[in-house]
Amino acid sequence: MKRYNPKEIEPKWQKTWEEQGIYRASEDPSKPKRYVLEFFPYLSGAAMHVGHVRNYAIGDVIARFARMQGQNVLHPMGWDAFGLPAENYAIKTGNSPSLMIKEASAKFKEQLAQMGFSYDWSREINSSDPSYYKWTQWLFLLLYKRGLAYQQTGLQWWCPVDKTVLANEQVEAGKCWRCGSDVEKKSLKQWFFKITEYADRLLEDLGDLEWSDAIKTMQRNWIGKSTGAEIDFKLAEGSEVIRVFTTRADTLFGATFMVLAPEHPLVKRITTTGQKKSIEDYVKESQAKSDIERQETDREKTGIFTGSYATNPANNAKIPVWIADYVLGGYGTGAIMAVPAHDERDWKFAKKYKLPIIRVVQNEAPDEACTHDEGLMMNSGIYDDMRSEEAREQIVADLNKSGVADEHVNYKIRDWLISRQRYWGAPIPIIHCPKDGAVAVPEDQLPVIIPEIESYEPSGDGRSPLARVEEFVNVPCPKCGGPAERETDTMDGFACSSWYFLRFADPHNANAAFDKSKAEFWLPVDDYIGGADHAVMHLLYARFWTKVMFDEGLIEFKEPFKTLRNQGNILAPDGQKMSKSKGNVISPDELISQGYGADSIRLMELFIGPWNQSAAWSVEGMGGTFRFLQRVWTLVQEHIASEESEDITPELPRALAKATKAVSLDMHELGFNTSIASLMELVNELYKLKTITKLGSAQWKAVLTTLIQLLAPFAPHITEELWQRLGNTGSVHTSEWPSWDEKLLISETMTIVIQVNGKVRANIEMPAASSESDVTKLAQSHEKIAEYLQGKAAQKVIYVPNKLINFVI
RNA sequence: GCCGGGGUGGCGGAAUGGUAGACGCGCUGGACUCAAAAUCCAGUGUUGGCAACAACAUGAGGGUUCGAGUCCCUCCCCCGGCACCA
Repeated sequence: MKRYNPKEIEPKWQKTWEEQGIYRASEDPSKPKRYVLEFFPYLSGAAMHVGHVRNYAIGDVIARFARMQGQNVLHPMGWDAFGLPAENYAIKTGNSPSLMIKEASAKFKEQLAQMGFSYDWSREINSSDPSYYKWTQWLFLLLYKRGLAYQQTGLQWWCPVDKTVLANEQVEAGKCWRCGSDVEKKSLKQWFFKITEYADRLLEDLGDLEWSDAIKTMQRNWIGKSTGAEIDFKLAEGSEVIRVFTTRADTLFGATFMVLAPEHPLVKRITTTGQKKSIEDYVKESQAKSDIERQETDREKTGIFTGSYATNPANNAKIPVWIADYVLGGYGTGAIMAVPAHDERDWKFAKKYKLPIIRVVQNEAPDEACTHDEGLMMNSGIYDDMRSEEAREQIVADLNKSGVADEHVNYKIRDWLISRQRYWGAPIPIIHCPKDGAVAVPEDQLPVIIPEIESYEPSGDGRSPLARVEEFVNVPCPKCGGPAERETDTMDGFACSSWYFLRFADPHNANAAFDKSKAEFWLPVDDYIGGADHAVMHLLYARFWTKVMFDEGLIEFKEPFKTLRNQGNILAPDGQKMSKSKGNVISPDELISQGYGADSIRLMELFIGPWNQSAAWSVEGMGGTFRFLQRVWTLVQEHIASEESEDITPELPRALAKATKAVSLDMHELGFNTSIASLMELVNELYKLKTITKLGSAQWKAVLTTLIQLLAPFAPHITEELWQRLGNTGSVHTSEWPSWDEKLLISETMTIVIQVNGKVRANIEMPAASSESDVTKLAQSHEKIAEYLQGKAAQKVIYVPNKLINFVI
């Protein structure tokens, strides 16, 4: 009898499945569709480790289970291929980045294939392929046409190492999201997408999504909506006006000073000659500070008086105007009315610089700032004794009559900066004409192909390497035919990943980004599986593009991802993140060459704990899942080698029904670890039963066949092999998920737990049909219970039918 | 500080308010073997006891309940995210 050897069977089945195309999806309306998608991998050149494998294993088990349940499953895979890893490789080697992409995608595909994932490879896409980025460019032009793409000069985040600008979301705590180096600010003209115009919809539609609260909250915080008012404060002298945003207009009477951000445009104009020197020094000082420094929360507040005064529109009080770096230039209007009595930061500032503090909302703690308290108004003229919530609206409405206040909604989210001064990205399809300005490249001239170049090094002037390619840059204006210049910026890689899930529905369409009916058939994605690290960037951008496409009528749905599933990370056995530098990376290749095989790795990925919780990889644990598969293998081999028998036992179908039910129910809840545990339990049970019944029976064959089906989504290779060896036709993976006979689970006896005062003291076996009085009688007479009761009747008896009886004494 | 997720044996983890610790790892013992590996079988929360058994036990402390890992309150710790957002 041959032993279980994954090296022999796994490659064989991988080849067969691909040849027979059993995972290919088609628009068959007779079955319910299910679109299962894992975040498509970003080809950074790093090899796949067991942490990545978990992501794909979760998706694959969902896809395989859905298929066996009779659903029409789309489970595709492709490559997020633009970006700096390939470009840096090109700079180093002088080869085209496409070469690196070719190698990296081939390697990744091989690694995925050896894990036995059920992808429809006929739909493979690559975002750096002209047949793909043609449509990324087309979608750029769609946004441009709809007024959602624009150019603007301003201070942008600049990564000095990557030599390119970054979007807001790509700056994490003052550092570049890719390389981790400190970012700088640079004044540049760049392309933006107007995601702010969709802020409200991006916020509202979050409600209907089956996403974790964690991710929803992150998106809400990022969008950062706050409702309030904008109020104008006139300067005491001159005609200048300082506009502020506030969520607490009710505290207007308590505004005893104003603060401008150091970068506020009014600062120079309103500084009085006496204060000029110290203000200039302060502005310079705060510019020199890195953003990380400015973001330290517990920093002492600093600021300088400008010498000017403004008039509080509520009471005409003359209040000083200061500048301070705790006010941010980029949020609201870059200026605030300071209400020290009701804002902690203003309070600290006022204390330090001895500015007046006036309470305007009655509350109980006069010695500190009461920030979120609502209450009755005080020190507020005609608004006194009004509820603060009411006063808030009334004050704005009253000021609005004289045109100095408006209701206003403010957002933290900024427009999406998509220009990149790099080579390896989709060129922005715009031509700049001295006469006609920015002109869209006509659709029939798409794609704007990335030209082959000699040197991939970015030019020192901050422009893309494409700027050096004259044939690329110098083109006639599509409008007037006169000499014009092509845009040389490329698009942020996140543009490509903002629509790839649609391309999978129709990956080879040469005439459109996708066919509407195909997109409508498959989308939205039913199960979108990936790490939480893309919670803000990718998911926000993709939702934005989807809504734009909806508005254009390209699709009829507003949200791309119905259910988002964030898998827990796999850590190294030492509990740390896996990284090359720490030398603690565990790769699936290594485990496979050690003889474990893909099936036991897949099993381990899911058995290690709940799929959405992180866990440290266990090297010893691998032995356990391998052993389990080996036990299954041995069982089937022994059955095949056994003499035919007519033996029958009720234990076999009962154990099977129990497992089938447990696994089926758990699978619907994505309880993969407990499903596997139930299967192990079943196998343990079968090992006991094989000592008391003959293995060669038809009953055994049926039980083993079902066991193999239950195991198939987790361990596709061994189950396919055993399915065949048991003489079944077709593939186990296209077979129908087993059902169970509930009747077999009804037991003739039941175990009643007997408690005294809630403590378990005994348990008894009774016929399942026993009545409450039967149970009470028998339980009372149990020798241990009688001892507790000491002949007296219990004060109270609680009976949970068929389960438990509790005597309270 | 705020938001989200956690805290259960030596370890990963399991438990519709009803026998806490399923399943796996590890460990211990046994079978097989000349021997080892592999495999199979049994045991394994802690303390006391030869044992039956008893007490203790789900981060800490309170509460609700006949009964709490599970529900409520207060607090501590760990992980992830955001962070002077007016």
